[in-house]
Amino acid sequence: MSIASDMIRGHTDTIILAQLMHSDSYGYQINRAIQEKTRGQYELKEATLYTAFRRLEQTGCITSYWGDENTGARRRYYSITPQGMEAYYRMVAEWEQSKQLIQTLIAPESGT
Amino acid sequence: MSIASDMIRGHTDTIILAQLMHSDSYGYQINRAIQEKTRGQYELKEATLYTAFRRLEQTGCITSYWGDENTGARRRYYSITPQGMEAYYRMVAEWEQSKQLIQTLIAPESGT
DNA sequence: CAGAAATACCTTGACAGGCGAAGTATCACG
DNA sequence: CGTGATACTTCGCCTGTCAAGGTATTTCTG
Repeated sequence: MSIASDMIRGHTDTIILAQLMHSDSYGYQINRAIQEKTRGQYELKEATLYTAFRRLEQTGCITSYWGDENTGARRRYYSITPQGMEAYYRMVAEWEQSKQLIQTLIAPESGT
Repeated sequence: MSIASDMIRGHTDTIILAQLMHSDSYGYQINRAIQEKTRGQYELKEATLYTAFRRLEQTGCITSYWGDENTGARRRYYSITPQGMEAYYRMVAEWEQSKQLIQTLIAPESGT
């Protein structure tokens, strides 16, 4: 992976919720979508992904159900809740704010 | 603090290096500069700050020396090294890249 | 002068999130 | 039957943050 994970840390949940805003999905698919969107520059590690699912479910942001595929491996689908949507919007707003903050703080001193 | 630290995590070192690009400085002053720059929206916790100094010194990004104040509390000044400058430029570039990435990933699905 | 507050630094221990590694199970292909 | 892709899960380590506590000096205030 080309991007340090500490850069992404704290955005994992938001990234997952963003995917689920689109439609219900399952772990593997979400991860592939992320890889495609970033053209291979980023992927969630499986352990990270499933840890996040559990965290999000515990906080009521998503719910899950087993897919009824009668072929292939079983899939656990996730669905975003209204509460999850609210959290998503809040997190995006926080991102916008912290983006500005970081920008301010790491930019080279313009004066002098 | 209004901004979640996980959002800033991974940028602490860059923020400190950015301050030192300007001029040598010491812990307390750096932290006050950060608070001023962000108008109180963000501050580094002392433990975090001094942990970062040690990390940066160990990796050769900064060097330190005791100030020769003959009044007031002693100050340990930090100076950025050429290696630190290199690291700084690299980290800023990484930030630009990860900023784009995160933006792509957390933005609401535009299609559909 | 005593006490508080500001300046300035340092350490310890706990916690949370990311992730390497390993495991389970199914299906397709040759 | 072995390999690889799909798909999920758990365990334990590592790293960065930070609450809490400590030290020492100076200045301000009554």
